[in-house]
Amino acid sequence: VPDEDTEAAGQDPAAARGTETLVDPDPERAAALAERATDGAAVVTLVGRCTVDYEGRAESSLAAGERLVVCKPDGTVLVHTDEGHQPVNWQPPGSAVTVTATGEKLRMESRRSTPDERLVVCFETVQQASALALTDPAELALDGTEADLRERVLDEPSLIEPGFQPLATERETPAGAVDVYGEDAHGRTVVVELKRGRAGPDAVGQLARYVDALSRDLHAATEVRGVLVALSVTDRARRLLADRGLEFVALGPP
Amino acid sequence: VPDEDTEAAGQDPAAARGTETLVDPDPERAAALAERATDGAAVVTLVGRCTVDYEGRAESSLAAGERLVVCKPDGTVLVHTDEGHQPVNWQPPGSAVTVTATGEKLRMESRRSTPDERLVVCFETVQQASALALTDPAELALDGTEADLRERVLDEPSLIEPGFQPLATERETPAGAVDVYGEDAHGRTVVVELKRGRAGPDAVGQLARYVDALSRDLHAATEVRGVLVALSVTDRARRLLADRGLEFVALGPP
DNA sequence: AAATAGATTTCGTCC
DNA sequence: GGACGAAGTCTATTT
Repeated sequence: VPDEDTEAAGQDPAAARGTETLVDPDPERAAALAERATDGAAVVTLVGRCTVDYEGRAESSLAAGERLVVCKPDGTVLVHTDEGHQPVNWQPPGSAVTVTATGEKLRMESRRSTPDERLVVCFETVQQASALALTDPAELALDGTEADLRERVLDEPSLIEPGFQPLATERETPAGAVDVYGEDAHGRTVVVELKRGRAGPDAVGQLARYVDALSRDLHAATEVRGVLVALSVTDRARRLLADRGLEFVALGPP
Repeated sequence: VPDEDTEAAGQDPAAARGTETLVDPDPERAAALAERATDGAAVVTLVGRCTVDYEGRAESSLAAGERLVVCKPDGTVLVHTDEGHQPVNWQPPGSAVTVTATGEKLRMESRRSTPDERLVVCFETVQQASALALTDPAELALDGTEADLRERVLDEPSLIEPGFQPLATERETPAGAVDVYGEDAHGRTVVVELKRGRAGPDAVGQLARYVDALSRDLHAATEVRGVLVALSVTDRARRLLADRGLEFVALGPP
């Protein structure tokens, strides 16, 4: 039987970068390569037929099938099938991974605490194993978030209404922190809840909670206005706003 | 210069399964291999130094760095760095991917509509490209969900309180669907909101919305009770429940 | 370590 | 296709 492994070695530029790929490796070699993820040196990908079991906040089991497993140096584990954005099973960063070769199989176990959770991936076969040394100095620049919408409102408060004056952001109330807290032209307290996209009933509930909490805090004497600021609202949310005497202003991130 | 590509071919068992891996491929060969994902035949992984730009619900850009890109036959695209559970950029299932080799670079573009979104990944170098034919007949079996908690309550309504009688699940109200709707021993309407874990202020807001909506619907004559059923509650949530005259029952999934 | 709310949330389900 | 709420949500921020 010829050696089916295809391993980067010697003067191979891939190996020089720290990248290494094995095709149809036996469990021992795959386990040795997977160590590079636990060492914190590389992202390891394993492709093969495996079962997956999870126990922790919930419980799950997944019968044998071919999947792509990604192990990152930070402890992240992702099990991806050929469908869907979400991994079918996973473990978040900070988890501790151990990989062991037991006979013809490769067993990967990941544990974490608070909450106690365990993920076990058991490979019947490994079609491919790679260790990828990834260097990535860049950080994502993201625009169009709720924070950007808040900046827009603070820069130009009249977008809410003429005479609106922001007094604080993230102002604490017994019900949580208010996005923007301020006063209208008549000196009435205004609570602003921001949503970057289309707002639904949950956003109205949040705004109502803050308005109720502030009304109690500031005594029943002063009226507290509540304004939902979002790109748009659903019909039901609009109705709930009306029922509660709350207001809506259509406005999106810059 | 020797051919650095390591390609499964001929009687290689990996190739027989439809799996193919290229090391340091030129853009043309990488693009040809990536076609297999757009054909709907394979999960394609690309490893290399790339920039990523996104435009749609928001906007983002990511300077050059080494990353792992996964393209699935269903149109999913994931861009993973060496850190974190979440991809740094992505496109959900249903997106249309095109891969083109332009000079020394490899360009991948993914588009979708409703909402209109575009993701562009531009590779300066490709360290590795794989096409993985994954066969996965299995479905995930998951326990400990909110649905399991609902079953538990319906099987044994006295867990809520002696005399509680469930009348409907997902009962519609103007504020949304109530998890469990029923009556107590005195014939009073009871709204039950279920949470599989620890409940926070949002859960109280949801319950309050449903209680308010039902109180209006059933006229002010009848009192409507609201019960939050969860493994536990946060302090603030407990206070908000008390303020609203709502109740809490500690109960988790079976 | 816990709590709170955002997210390009994604995902299922129902209308 | 939109709306609504769950999720083993994850992630950042603050206490």
